[in-house]
Amino acid sequence: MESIDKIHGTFERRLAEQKNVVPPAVIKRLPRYHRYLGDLLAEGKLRISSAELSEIMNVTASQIRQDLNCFGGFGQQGYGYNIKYLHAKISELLGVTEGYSAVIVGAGNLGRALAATRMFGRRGVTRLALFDVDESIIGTEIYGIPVYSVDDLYDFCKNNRVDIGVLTVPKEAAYAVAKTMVEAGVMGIWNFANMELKLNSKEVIVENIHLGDSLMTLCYELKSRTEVSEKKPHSEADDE
Amino acid sequence: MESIDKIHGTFERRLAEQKNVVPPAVIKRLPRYHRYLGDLLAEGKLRISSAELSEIMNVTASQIRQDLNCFGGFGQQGYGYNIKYLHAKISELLGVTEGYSAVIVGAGNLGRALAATRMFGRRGVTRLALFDVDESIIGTEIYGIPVYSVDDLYDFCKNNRVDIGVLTVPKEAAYAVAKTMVEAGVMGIWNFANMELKLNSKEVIVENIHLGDSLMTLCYELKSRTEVSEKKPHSEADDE
DNA sequence: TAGATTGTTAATCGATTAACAATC
DNA sequence: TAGATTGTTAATCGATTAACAATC
Repeated sequence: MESIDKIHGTFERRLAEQKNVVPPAVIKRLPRYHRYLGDLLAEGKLRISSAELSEIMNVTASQIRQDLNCFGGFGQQGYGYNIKYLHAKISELLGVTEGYSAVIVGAGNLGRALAATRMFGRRGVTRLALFDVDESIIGTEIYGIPVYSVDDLYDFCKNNRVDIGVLTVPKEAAYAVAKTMVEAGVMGIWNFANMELKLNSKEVIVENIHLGDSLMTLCYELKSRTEVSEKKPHSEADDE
Repeated sequence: MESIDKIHGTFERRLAEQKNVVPPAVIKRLPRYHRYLGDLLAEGKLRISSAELSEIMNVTASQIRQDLNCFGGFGQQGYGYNIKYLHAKISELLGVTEGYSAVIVGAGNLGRALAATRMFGRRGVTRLALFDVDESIIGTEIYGIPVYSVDDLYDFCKNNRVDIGVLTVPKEAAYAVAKTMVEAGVMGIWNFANMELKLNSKEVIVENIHLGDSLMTLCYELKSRTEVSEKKPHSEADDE
Protein backbone atom coordinates (compact mmCIF):
# COMPACT_ATOMS: atom_id res chain seq x y z
CA MET A 1 0.00 0.00 0.00
CA GLU A 2 2.59 2.48 1.15
CA SER A 3 4.95 1.70 -1.70
CA ILE A 4 2.26 2.30 -4.30
CA ASP A 5 1.59 5.69 -2.78
CA LYS A 6 5.26 6.47 -2.91
CA ILE A 7 5.51 5.50 -6.54
CA HIS A 8 2.56 7.69 -7.33
CA GLY A 9 4.01 10.56 -5.38
CA THR A 10 7.27 10.30 -7.26
CA PHE A 11 5.51 10.06 -10.57
CA GLU A 12 3.41 13.11 -9.91
CA ARG A 13 6.35 15.16 -8.74
CA ARG A 14 8.29 14.25 -11.86
CA LEU A 15 5.38 15.24 -14.04
CA ALA A 16 5.29 18.62 -12.36
CA GLU A 17 9.01 19.03 -12.82
CA GLN A 18 8.75 18.25 -16.52
CA LYS A 19 6.57 21.34 -16.77
CA ASN A 20 4.38 20.05 -19.52
CA VAL A 21 1.57 20.77 -17.11
CA VAL A 22 1.16 24.40 -18.01
CA PRO A 23 -2.28 25.49 -16.76
CA PRO A 24 -4.77 25.97 -19.61
CA ALA A 25 -5.50 29.46 -18.34
CA VAL A 26 -1.87 30.41 -18.90
CA ILE A 27 -1.74 28.99 -22.41
CA LYS A 28 -4.80 30.98 -23.41
CA ARG A 29 -3.02 34.15 -22.35
CA LEU A 30 0.23 33.52 -24.23
CA PRO A 31 -0.91 34.88 -27.61
CA ARG A 32 -1.95 38.12 -25.94
CA TYR A 33 1.49 38.52 -24.35
CA HIS A 34 3.00 37.80 -27.73
CA ARG A 35 0.90 40.50 -29.35
CA TYR A 36 1.77 43.20 -26.83
CA LEU A 37 5.44 42.32 -26.78
CA GLY A 38 5.49 42.47 -30.57
CA ASP A 39 4.04 45.97 -30.42
CA LEU A 40 6.59 47.08 -27.82
CA LEU A 41 9.37 45.60 -29.93
CA ALA A 42 8.12 47.54 -32.95
CA GLU A 43 8.19 50.69 -30.85
CA GLY A 44 11.85 50.01 -30.22
CA LYS A 45 11.51 49.45 -26.48
CA LEU A 46 14.25 47.26 -25.04
CA ARG A 47 13.14 46.21 -21.55
CA ILE A 48 10.03 46.13 -19.47
CA SER A 49 9.11 45.26 -15.89
CA SER A 50 6.13 43.14 -14.98
CA ALA A 51 4.65 46.25 -13.32
CA GLU A 52 4.85 48.34 -16.47
CA LEU A 53 3.53 45.57 -18.70
CA SER A 54 0.73 44.94 -16.26
CA GLU A 55 -0.49 48.52 -16.69
CA ILE A 56 -0.42 48.35 -20.46
CA MET A 57 -2.18 45.00 -20.57
CA ASN A 58 -4.58 45.60 -17.72
CA VAL A 59 -3.64 42.54 -15.69
CA THR A 60 -1.74 42.14 -12.43
CA ALA A 61 2.04 42.13 -12.37
CA SER A 62 1.81 39.06 -10.22
CA GLN A 63 -0.01 37.18 -12.92
CA ILE A 64 2.55 38.10 -15.54
CA ARG A 65 5.43 36.85 -13.42
CA GLN A 66 3.53 33.70 -12.45
CA ASP A 67 2.60 32.99 -16.08
CA LEU A 68 6.04 33.50 -17.52
CA ASN A 69 7.58 31.37 -14.83
CA CYS A 70 5.69 28.32 -15.98
CA PHE A 71 8.26 28.13 -18.74
CA GLY A 72 11.37 29.08 -16.81
CA GLY A 73 13.02 32.29 -15.75
CA PHE A 74 12.75 34.68 -18.65
CA GLY A 75 13.45 37.77 -16.58
CA GLN A 76 16.22 39.12 -14.43
CA GLN A 77 15.93 40.46 -10.91
CA GLY A 78 16.38 44.18 -10.64
CA TYR A 79 16.15 44.58 -14.41
CA GLY A 80 12.89 43.17 -15.68
CA TYR A 81 12.40 41.42 -18.98
CA ASN A 82 14.32 41.86 -22.22
CA ILE A 83 11.52 42.42 -24.70
CA LYS A 84 13.25 40.95 -27.72
CA TYR A 85 14.32 37.84 -25.84
CA LEU A 86 10.92 37.37 -24.21
CA HIS A 87 9.10 37.83 -27.49
CA ALA A 88 11.35 35.30 -29.18
CA LYS A 89 10.85 32.81 -26.35
CA ILE A 90 7.07 33.10 -26.51
CA SER A 91 7.19 32.80 -30.31
CA GLU A 92 9.05 29.57 -29.80
CA LEU A 93 6.60 28.29 -27.21
CA LEU A 94 3.70 29.06 -29.53
CA GLY A 95 5.28 27.22 -32.41
CA VAL A 96 5.86 30.26 -34.63
CA THR A 97 9.31 28.91 -35.40
CA GLU A 98 8.04 25.46 -36.35
CA GLY A 99 7.17 26.44 -39.91
CA TYR A 100 3.74 24.85 -39.97
CA SER A 101 1.75 24.59 -43.19
CA ALA A 102 -1.97 24.96 -43.84
CA VAL A 103 -4.64 24.48 -46.45
CA ILE A 104 -7.90 26.42 -46.53
CA VAL A 105 -10.97 24.46 -47.55
CA GLY A 106 -13.80 26.68 -48.74
CA ALA A 107 -13.06 29.73 -50.89
CA GLY A 108 -16.14 31.77 -50.02
CA ASN A 109 -15.93 35.21 -48.48
CA LEU A 110 -14.38 33.90 -45.31
CA GLY A 111 -11.91 31.66 -47.12
CA ARG A 112 -10.89 34.63 -49.26
CA ALA A 113 -10.52 36.85 -46.24
CA LEU A 114 -8.18 34.25 -44.74
CA ALA A 115 -6.29 34.03 -48.03
CA ALA A 116 -5.82 37.80 -48.03
CA THR A 117 -4.68 38.32 -44.45
CA ARG A 118 -1.10 38.47 -43.27
CA MET A 119 -2.11 36.70 -40.09
CA PHE A 120 -0.69 33.33 -41.17
CA GLY A 121 2.67 34.58 -42.37
CA ARG A 122 3.18 36.58 -39.20
CA ARG A 123 2.76 33.41 -37.21
CA GLY A 124 5.04 31.32 -39.36
CA VAL A 125 2.25 29.38 -41.06
CA THR A 126 2.45 28.87 -44.84
CA ARG A 127 -0.78 28.58 -46.82
CA LEU A 128 -0.19 25.92 -49.45
CA ALA A 129 -3.56 25.90 -51.19
CA LEU A 130 -7.27 26.68 -51.23
CA PHE A 131 -9.87 24.03 -52.02
CA ASP A 132 -13.37 24.56 -53.32
CA VAL A 133 -16.15 22.90 -55.31
CA ASP A 134 -16.74 25.89 -57.60
CA GLU A 135 -15.43 24.88 -61.06
CA SER A 136 -15.13 28.51 -62.12
CA ILE A 137 -12.36 29.25 -59.65
CA ILE A 138 -10.55 25.90 -59.61
CA GLY A 139 -7.20 26.31 -61.31
CA THR A 140 -7.00 30.04 -60.53
CA GLU A 141 -5.14 31.81 -57.76
CA ILE A 142 -6.64 33.89 -54.99
CA TYR A 143 -4.26 36.37 -53.40
CA GLY A 144 -1.44 34.28 -54.78
CA ILE A 145 -2.70 30.99 -53.37
CA PRO A 146 -3.64 28.26 -55.88
CA VAL A 147 -7.21 26.95 -55.84
CA TYR A 148 -7.80 23.22 -56.30
CA SER A 149 -10.81 20.97 -56.38
CA VAL A 150 -11.94 19.46 -53.09
CA ASP A 151 -11.73 16.11 -54.88
CA ASP A 152 -7.96 16.49 -54.77
CA LEU A 153 -7.83 17.35 -51.07
CA TYR A 154 -6.98 13.87 -49.85
CA ASP A 155 -4.16 13.32 -52.32
CA PHE A 156 -2.77 16.78 -51.74
CA CYS A 157 -2.57 16.23 -47.99
CA LYS A 158 -1.00 12.84 -48.51
CA ASN A 159 1.63 14.16 -50.91
CA ASN A 160 2.48 17.35 -49.02
CA ARG A 161 3.04 17.83 -45.35
CA VAL A 162 -0.09 19.64 -44.28
CA ASP A 163 -0.18 20.42 -40.57
CA ILE A 164 -3.33 22.51 -40.37
CA GLY A 165 -6.64 22.33 -42.19
CA VAL A 166 -8.75 25.47 -42.12
CA LEU A 167 -12.46 24.68 -42.44
CA THR A 168 -14.58 27.44 -43.96
CA VAL A 169 -17.11 25.27 -45.75
CA PRO A 170 -20.87 25.24 -45.11
CA LYS A 171 -21.98 23.33 -42.03
CA GLU A 172 -23.30 20.40 -44.07
CA ALA A 173 -19.96 19.68 -45.72
CA ALA A 174 -17.79 20.27 -42.65
CA TYR A 175 -17.73 16.80 -41.17
CA ALA A 176 -16.91 15.00 -44.43
CA VAL A 177 -14.08 17.40 -45.22
CA ALA A 178 -12.72 17.13 -41.69
CA LYS A 179 -12.70 13.35 -41.88
CA THR A 180 -10.88 13.40 -45.21
CA MET A 181 -8.21 15.65 -43.76
CA VAL A 182 -7.72 13.54 -40.65
CA GLU A 183 -7.42 10.39 -42.75
CA ALA A 184 -4.83 12.11 -44.90
CA GLY A 185 -2.75 12.91 -41.83
CA VAL A 186 -3.62 16.53 -41.02
CA MET A 187 -2.83 17.15 -37.35
CA GLY A 188 -4.91 20.20 -36.52
CA ILE A 189 -8.20 21.66 -37.71
CA TRP A 190 -9.13 25.31 -37.42
CA ASN A 191 -12.89 25.11 -37.59
CA PHE A 192 -15.03 28.06 -38.70
CA ALA A 193 -18.02 25.88 -39.55
CA ASN A 194 -20.88 26.66 -37.23
CA MET A 195 -20.84 23.27 -35.53
CA GLU A 196 -18.77 21.13 -33.25
CA LEU A 197 -16.86 18.41 -35.04
CA LYS A 198 -17.02 15.16 -33.16
CA LEU A 199 -13.61 13.82 -33.96
CA ASN A 200 -11.29 11.62 -31.95
CA SER A 201 -9.21 14.13 -30.06
CA LYS A 202 -6.31 11.69 -29.97
CA GLU A 203 -6.09 11.82 -33.74
CA VAL A 204 -6.49 15.53 -34.31
CA ILE A 205 -6.57 18.84 -32.45
CA VAL A 206 -9.58 21.01 -33.18
CA GLU A 207 -9.69 24.73 -32.49
CA ASN A 208 -13.17 26.14 -32.93
CA ILE A 209 -14.18 29.66 -33.90
CA HIS A 210 -17.77 30.20 -32.90
CA LEU A 211 -18.50 33.71 -34.13
CA GLY A 212 -22.15 33.36 -33.23
CA ASP A 213 -21.29 32.66 -29.60
CA SER A 214 -19.24 35.82 -29.49
CA LEU A 215 -22.07 37.90 -30.97
CA MET A 216 -24.44 36.45 -28.39
CA THR A 217 -22.09 37.26 -25.55
CA LEU A 218 -22.06 40.85 -26.77
CA CYS A 219 -25.87 40.89 -26.86
CA TYR A 220 -25.98 39.52 -23.34
CA GLU A 221 -23.71 42.26 -22.11
CA LEU A 222 -25.78 44.91 -23.89
CA LYS A 223 -28.91 43.53 -22.32
CA SER A 224 -27.61 43.37 -18.79
CA ARG A 225 -26.14 46.84 -19.16
CA THR A 226 -29.46 48.36 -20.22
CA GLU A 227 -31.35 46.47 -17.56
CA VAL A 228 -29.21 47.85 -14.76
CA SER A 229 -29.60 51.45 -15.89
CA GLU A 230 -33.26 51.23 -16.86
CA LYS A 231 -34.86 48.97 -14.31
CA LYS A 232 -33.04 50.09 -11.21
CA PRO A 233 -32.58 53.85 -11.35
CA HIS A 234 -33.05 54.12 -7.59
CA SER A 235 -30.76 51.33 -6.45
CA GLU A 236 -28.71 53.76 -4.35
CA ALA A 237 -31.70 54.74 -2.28
CA ASP A 238 -32.59 51.08 -1.84
CA ASP A 239 -29.36 50.13 -0.18
CA GLU A 240 -30.29 51.21 3.28
CA MET B 1 -20.71 47.39 14.93
CA GLU B 2 -23.29 44.65 14.86
CA SER B 3 -25.82 46.79 13.07
CA ILE B 4 -23.40 47.66 10.29
CA ASP B 5 -22.71 43.98 9.78
CA LYS B 6 -26.42 43.32 9.61
CA ILE B 7 -26.96 46.04 7.07
CA HIS B 8 -24.13 44.68 5.00
CA GLY B 9 -25.49 41.18 5.29
CA THR B 10 -28.86 42.35 4.07
CA PHE B 11 -27.32 44.30 1.25
CA GLU B 12 -25.27 41.38 0.10
CA ARG B 13 -28.19 39.01 0.27
CA ARG B 14 -30.28 41.39 -1.77
CA LEU B 15 -27.55 41.67 -4.36
CA ALA B 16 -27.42 37.90 -4.61
CA GLU B 17 -31.18 37.72 -4.93
CA GLN B 18 -31.13 40.26 -7.74
CA LYS B 19 -29.01 37.72 -9.55
CA ASN B 20 -27.10 40.19 -11.63
CA VAL B 21 -24.06 38.51 -10.22
CA VAL B 22 -23.96 35.65 -12.69
CA PRO B 23 -20.39 34.33 -12.78
CA PRO B 24 -18.57 35.24 -16.01
CA ALA B 25 -17.72 31.59 -16.53
CA VAL B 26 -21.43 30.78 -16.68
CA ILE B 27 -22.22 33.57 -19.15
CA LYS B 28 -19.52 32.36 -21.50
CA ARG B 29 -21.18 28.94 -21.56
CA LEU B 30 -24.71 30.17 -22.28
CA PRO B 31 -24.35 30.46 -26.07
CA ARG B 32 -23.17 26.86 -26.22
CA TYR B 33 -26.21 25.65 -24.28
CA HIS B 34 -28.34 27.69 -26.65
CA ARG B 35 -26.74 26.05 -29.65
CA TYR B 36 -27.19 22.51 -28.43
CA LEU B 37 -30.75 23.08 -27.25
CA GLY B 38 -31.57 24.59 -30.65
CA ASP B 39 -30.28 21.44 -32.32
CA LEU B 40 -32.28 19.19 -29.99
CA LEU B 41 -35.36 21.29 -30.63
CA ALA B 42 -34.87 20.92 -34.38
CA GLU B 43 -34.64 17.16 -33.88
CA GLY B 44 -38.07 17.33 -32.27
CA LYS B 45 -36.92 16.23 -28.83
CA LEU B 46 -39.19 17.46 -26.05
CA ARG B 47 -37.36 16.96 -22.76
CA ILE B 48 -33.88 16.27 -21.52
CA SER B 49 -32.21 15.56 -18.19
CA SER B 50 -29.01 17.21 -17.08
CA ALA B 51 -27.37 13.78 -17.25
CA GLU B 52 -28.34 13.22 -20.88
CA LEU B 53 -27.35 16.75 -21.93
CA SER B 54 -24.08 16.41 -20.09
CA GLU B 55 -23.14 13.42 -22.25
CA ILE B 56 -23.98 15.20 -25.48
CA MET B 57 -22.12 18.35 -24.50
CA ASN B 58 -19.23 16.70 -22.74
CA VAL B 59 -19.59 18.56 -19.45
CA THR B 60 -20.76 17.41 -16.01
CA ALA B 61 -24.45 17.21 -15.19
CA SER B 62 -23.65 19.08 -12.02
CA GLN B 63 -22.33 22.01 -13.96
CA ILE B 64 -25.41 22.19 -16.15
CA ARG B 65 -27.74 22.26 -13.14
CA GLN B 66 -25.56 24.78 -11.34
CA ASP B 67 -25.34 27.02 -14.41
CA LEU B 68 -29.03 27.02 -15.20
CA ASN B 69 -29.88 27.71 -11.61
CA CYS B 70 -28.14 31.04 -11.70
CA PHE B 71 -31.21 32.28 -13.51
CA GLY B 72 -33.90 30.44 -11.57
CA GLY B 73 -35.47 27.01 -11.68
CA PHE B 74 -35.87 26.11 -15.33
CA GLY B 75 -36.29 22.40 -14.69
CA GLN B 76 -38.61 20.10 -12.82
CA GLN B 77 -37.62 17.41 -10.35
CA GLY B 78 -38.21 13.90 -11.62
CA TYR B 79 -38.77 15.18 -15.16
CA GLY B 80 -35.79 17.16 -16.32
CA TYR B 81 -35.89 20.19 -18.59
CA ASN B 82 -38.45 21.09 -21.23
CA ILE B 83 -36.24 21.80 -24.23
CA LYS B 84 -38.50 24.33 -25.90
CA TYR B 85 -39.01 26.28 -22.67
CA LEU B 86 -35.35 26.17 -21.73
CA HIS B 87 -34.25 27.25 -25.20
CA ALA B 88 -36.69 30.15 -25.11
CA LYS B 89 -35.50 31.20 -21.66
CA ILE B 90 -31.85 31.20 -22.70
CA SER B 91 -32.73 33.11 -25.88
CA GLU B 92 -34.31 35.71 -23.66
CA LEU B 93 -31.31 35.84 -21.32
CA LEU B 94 -28.98 36.30 -24.28
CA GLY B 95 -31.02 39.14 -25.69
CA VAL B 96 -32.19 37.34 -28.84
CA THR B 97 -35.65 38.74 -28.24
CA GLU B 98 -34.44 42.31 -27.82
CA GLY B 99 -34.35 43.03 -31.54
CA TYR B 100 -30.93 44.65 -31.58
CA SER B 101 -29.62 46.39 -34.69
CA ALA B 102 -26.14 46.52 -36.17
CA VAL B 103 -24.04 48.21 -38.81
CA ILE B 104 -20.96 46.67 -40.39
CA VAL B 105 -18.08 49.02 -41.05
CA GLY B 106 -15.67 47.69 -43.64
CA ALA B 107 -16.97 45.85 -46.72
CA GLY B 108 -13.89 43.80 -47.45
CA ASN B 109 -13.94 40.01 -47.57
CA LEU B 110 -14.75 39.72 -43.90
CA GLY B 111 -17.43 42.40 -44.01
CA ARG B 112 -19.01 40.64 -46.98
CA ALA B 113 -18.85 37.30 -45.21
CA LEU B 114 -20.70 38.86 -42.29
CA ALA B 115 -23.22 40.41 -44.70
CA ALA B 116 -23.86 37.00 -46.24
CA THR B 117 -24.27 34.91 -43.11
CA ARG B 118 -27.55 34.11 -41.40
CA MET B 119 -25.81 34.33 -38.05
CA PHE B 120 -27.25 37.75 -37.24
CA GLY B 121 -30.84 37.01 -38.14
CA ARG B 122 -30.81 33.79 -36.13
CA ARG B 123 -29.83 35.79 -33.09
CA GLY B 124 -32.38 38.51 -33.60
CA VAL B 125 -29.91 41.12 -34.82
CA THR B 126 -30.86 43.23 -37.87
CA ARG B 127 -28.07 44.51 -40.12
CA LEU B 128 -29.07 48.00 -41.16
CA ALA B 129 -26.14 48.97 -43.36
CA LEU B 130 -22.56 48.46 -44.49
CA PHE B 131 -20.06 51.32 -44.56
CA ASP B 132 -16.91 51.59 -46.65
CA VAL B 133 -14.53 54.07 -48.25
CA ASP B 134 -14.57 52.41 -51.68
CA GLU B 135 -16.50 54.77 -54.00
CA SER B 136 -17.19 51.96 -56.46
CA ILE B 137 -19.44 50.08 -54.03
CA ILE B 138 -21.03 53.00 -52.16
CA GLY B 139 -24.67 53.20 -53.15
CA THR B 140 -24.88 49.51 -54.06
CA GLU B 141 -26.23 46.62 -52.01
CA ILE B 142 -24.28 43.61 -50.79
CA TYR B 143 -26.41 40.57 -50.00
CA GLY B 144 -29.35 42.92 -49.72
CA ILE B 145 -27.67 45.31 -47.31
CA PRO B 146 -27.13 48.91 -48.52
CA VAL B 147 -23.57 50.25 -48.65
CA TYR B 148 -22.92 53.83 -47.54
CA SER B 149 -19.88 56.04 -47.24
CA VAL B 150 -18.04 56.00 -43.94
CA ASP B 151 -18.45 59.77 -43.99
CA ASP B 152 -22.14 59.21 -43.29
CA LEU B 153 -21.54 56.81 -40.40
CA TYR B 154 -21.96 59.37 -37.64
CA ASP B 155 -25.20 60.80 -38.98
CA PHE B 156 -26.61 57.37 -39.71
CA CYS B 157 -26.00 56.21 -36.15
CA LYS B 158 -27.48 59.43 -34.79
CA ASN B 159 -30.61 59.15 -36.92
CA ASN B 160 -31.19 55.43 -36.49
CA ARG B 161 -31.02 53.36 -33.37
CA VAL B 162 -27.82 51.41 -33.87
CA ASP B 163 -27.00 49.08 -30.97
CA ILE B 164 -23.99 47.27 -32.35
CA GLY B 165 -21.11 48.39 -34.56
CA VAL B 166 -19.17 45.63 -36.30
CA LEU B 167 -15.60 46.66 -37.00
CA THR B 168 -13.96 44.93 -39.96
CA VAL B 169 -11.76 47.80 -41.10
CA PRO B 170 -7.94 47.73 -41.30
CA LYS B 171 -6.14 48.15 -38.00
CA GLU B 172 -5.12 51.73 -38.78
CA ALA B 173 -8.70 52.95 -39.22
CA ALA B 174 -10.21 50.97 -36.34
CA TYR B 175 -9.81 53.43 -33.51
CA ALA B 176 -11.19 56.44 -35.40
CA VAL B 177 -14.23 54.50 -36.58
CA ALA B 178 -14.83 53.13 -33.09
CA LYS B 179 -14.71 56.61 -31.60
CA THR B 180 -17.17 57.93 -34.16
CA MET B 181 -19.60 55.17 -33.33
CA VAL B 182 -19.33 55.67 -29.60
CA GLU B 183 -19.90 59.40 -30.00
CA ALA B 184 -22.96 58.68 -32.09
CA GLY B 185 -24.40 56.51 -29.34
CA VAL B 186 -23.55 52.94 -30.38
CA MET B 187 -23.61 50.75 -27.27
CA GLY B 188 -21.55 47.74 -28.31
CA ILE B 189 -18.65 47.10 -30.65
CA TRP B 190 -17.85 43.75 -32.18
CA ASN B 191 -14.21 44.18 -33.02
CA PHE B 192 -12.47 42.13 -35.71
CA ALA B 193 -9.62 44.59 -36.12
CA ASN B 194 -6.40 43.01 -35.04
CA MET B 195 -5.93 45.32 -32.05
CA GLU B 196 -7.39 46.12 -28.70
CA LEU B 197 -9.48 49.28 -28.68
CA LYS B 198 -8.79 51.37 -25.65
CA LEU B 199 -12.23 52.79 -25.04
CA ASN B 200 -13.99 53.77 -21.86
CA SER B 201 -15.76 50.58 -20.87
CA LYS B 202 -18.45 52.60 -19.16
CA GLU B 203 -19.44 54.11 -22.48
CA VAL B 204 -19.35 51.03 -24.67
CA ILE B 205 -19.04 47.27 -24.49
CA VAL B 206 -16.35 45.78 -26.69
CA GLU B 207 -16.28 42.14 -27.73
CA ASN B 208 -13.04 41.24 -29.45
CA ILE B 209 -12.41 38.55 -32.04
CA HIS B 210 -8.72 37.77 -32.14
CA LEU B 211 -8.43 35.20 -34.89
CA GLY B 212 -4.67 35.29 -34.69
CA ASP B 213 -4.73 34.30 -31.03
CA SER B 214 -6.86 31.31 -31.89
CA LEU B 215 -4.50 30.23 -34.66
CA MET B 216 -1.59 30.52 -32.27
CA THR B 217 -3.32 28.44 -29.64
CA LEU B 218 -3.78 25.74 -32.26
CA CYS B 219 -0.09 25.92 -33.15
CA TYR B 220 0.82 25.64 -29.48
CA GLU B 221 -1.29 22.51 -29.14
CA LEU B 222 0.26 21.02 -32.27
CA LYS B 223 3.69 21.72 -30.93
CA SER B 224 3.15 20.26 -27.49
CA ARG B 225 1.46 17.22 -29.02
CA THR B 226 4.42 16.46 -31.27
CA GLU B 227 6.89 17.09 -28.50
CA VAL B 228 5.26 14.53 -26.21
CA SER B 229 5.24 11.79 -28.82
CA GLU B 230 8.66 12.56 -30.29
CA LYS B 231 10.80 13.50 -27.35
CA LYS B 232 9.54 11.04 -24.77
CA PRO B 233 8.84 7.70 -26.44
CA HIS B 234 9.99 5.81 -23.34
CA SER B 235 8.06 7.71 -20.69
CA GLU B 236 6.33 4.53 -19.47
CA ALA B 237 9.61 2.84 -18.67
CA ASP B 238 10.76 6.00 -16.90
CA ASP B 239 8.02 5.96 -14.30
CA GLU B 240 9.76 3.70 -11.83
C1' DT C 1 26.32 48.80 -1.70
C1' DA C 2 21.39 50.26 -2.35
C1' DG C 3 17.52 49.90 -5.28
C1' DA C 4 14.82 47.40 -8.25
C1' DT C 5 12.46 43.65 -9.66
C1' DT C 6 12.11 38.88 -10.31
C1' DG C 7 10.97 34.05 -8.80
C1' DT C 8 8.30 31.63 -5.63
C1' DT C 9 5.61 30.49 -1.65
C1' DA C 10 1.42 31.25 0.90
C1' DA C 11 -3.31 33.23 1.14
C1' DT C 12 -7.43 34.30 -1.24
C1' DC C 13 -10.74 33.91 -4.39
C1' DG C 14 -13.73 31.76 -7.77
C1' DA C 15 -15.22 27.80 -10.35
C1' DT C 16 -16.16 22.91 -10.56
C1' DT C 17 -17.68 18.66 -8.81
C1' DA C 18 -19.89 15.56 -5.51
C1' DA C 19 -23.54 14.52 -2.62
C1' DC C 20 -28.05 14.49 -1.12
C1' DA C 21 -32.35 16.34 0.54
C1' DA C 22 -36.45 18.34 -1.66
C1' DT C 23 -40.03 17.37 -4.74
C1' DC C 24 -42.30 16.35 -8.93
C1' DT D 1 -46.16 5.35 -3.55
C1' DA D 2 -41.62 4.61 -5.82
C1' DG D 3 -38.45 6.39 -9.10
C1' DA D 4 -36.31 10.03 -11.19
C1' DT D 5 -34.12 14.15 -11.31
C1' DT D 6 -33.74 18.77 -9.93
C1' DG D 7 -32.08 22.52 -6.76
C1' DT D 8 -28.71 23.48 -3.46
C1' DT D 9 -25.21 22.91 -0.02
C1' DA D 10 -20.62 21.38 1.05
C1' DA D 11 -16.04 19.73 -0.56
C1' DT D 12 -12.56 19.99 -3.96
C1' DC D 13 -9.96 21.85 -7.22
C1' DG D 14 -7.62 25.39 -9.89
C1' DA D 15 -6.51 30.10 -10.78
C1' DT D 16 -5.41 34.66 -9.07
C1' DT D 17 -3.39 37.81 -6.01
C1' DA D 18 -0.39 39.26 -2.24
C1' DA D 19 3.85 39.14 -0.01
C1' DC D 20 8.56 38.73 0.42
C1' DA D 21 13.03 36.52 0.21
C1' DA D 22 16.47 35.85 -3.43
C1' DT D 23 19.39 38.17 -6.45
C1' DC D 24 20.78 41.02 -10.19
